[in-house]
Amino acid sequence: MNTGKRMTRQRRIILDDIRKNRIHPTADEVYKSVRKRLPRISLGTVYRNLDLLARTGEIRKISIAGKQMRFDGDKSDHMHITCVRCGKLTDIPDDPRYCDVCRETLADSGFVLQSVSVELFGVCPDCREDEDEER
Amino acid sequence: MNTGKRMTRQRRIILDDIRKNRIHPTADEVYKSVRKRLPRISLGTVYRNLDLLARTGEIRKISIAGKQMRFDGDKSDHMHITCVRCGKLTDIPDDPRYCDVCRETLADSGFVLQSVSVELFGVCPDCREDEDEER
DNA sequence: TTACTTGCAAATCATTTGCAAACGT
DNA sequence: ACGTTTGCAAATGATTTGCAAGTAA
Repeated sequence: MNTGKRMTRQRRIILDDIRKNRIHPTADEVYKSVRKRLPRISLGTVYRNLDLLARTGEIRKISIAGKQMRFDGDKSDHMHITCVRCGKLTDIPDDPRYCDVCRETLADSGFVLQSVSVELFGVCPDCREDEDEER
Repeated sequence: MNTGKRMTRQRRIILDDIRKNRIHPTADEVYKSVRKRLPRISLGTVYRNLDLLARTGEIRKISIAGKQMRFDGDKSDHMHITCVRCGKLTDIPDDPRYCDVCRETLADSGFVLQSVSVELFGVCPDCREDEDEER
C-alpha cells in the first residue's frame, strides 16, 4: 500500500468509499457520497485521487466509449456488461480466451499486442422481465 | 443511398471525403478537409452529418474510450487496433470467435447479448522498428 | 410549399488545471 | 522543512443545441 505518496484524509476516505460502494460509481457519485463525511471536499480532489489510486493500482478505472468514467474497488480479474436499457454495469467472470483469440488474429500483422478492452452490451435479467410484461 | 433525408451539398461532400480519406478521421479532421471545398461549412454541420450518416449506416463511427470519435467510410466487417506509441488506427480482419466466446461467457448470466466492442492496443510495426533502433 | 438543413454562436458536460494556502511525513 | 495535496474557480476540449435564414424535394 506504500506508493511513495501521502495518505491524506481525503484519499483514505475516497478509497474506503469505493471499496464499500459496489455500484461502479462515477467520479460525481463518489463526490456526492464522500461529501457526507467530508463536506468541504472538492470535485477536483476527487478526480485527482481517483486518477492516482487507479495509477497505483488500488482501484480500477472502467472506461466505456462515450460514457463517463466509472471506478471499481474490486481489483480481481473480471469484465463488465452494460445494460442497454437501464445502464447498469454488471460484473461477469473474466474469460482468458479473448486474449488467445486476439493473439491469433494479430499473429501476422506485425503488431505487438499490449492490451485488449472488451465491452459487452445487452439486456439485463431485470429489464428482460419488464420487456416480457409489456406484451 | 436514399435515406429518406435530403442529400445536401454539404452531406454529399462529407460522405465523399470520408470514403476517399482512409485515415479514420476525427470530426475535426473531416471539417478541415471538407473546408477546402466548402469554406463556409461549420463544425456543427459536420458533426450533424457524421452522426446522421452513421445512423443511416453509410459510414461507421469508431468510438474508443477516452478518445475522440473517429469515422470510417469502409463499412465491411473489420476491427481496429490502436498503436499506443503513435496513436494510429489500423484495420484488422474481423474475428467471429469473439462473439462465440461472449455468448458462452454470458450463457448463464441471464443477459441477452446485444453487441460486443473489442478494442485492441499494441505497438505497430513502424513503431516497433523505431524501438529497436533506439537500442 | 414546407419540412429538413445550414451557419453561427452560445451552451453543455465531463474532466483538468493554476494557484495560494494547508498538510503529511 | 519540504514537497505533496487541497479547495476553489476558471479553463479545457469535444460535442451539442437554439435559432433565424436558406434549400432540396
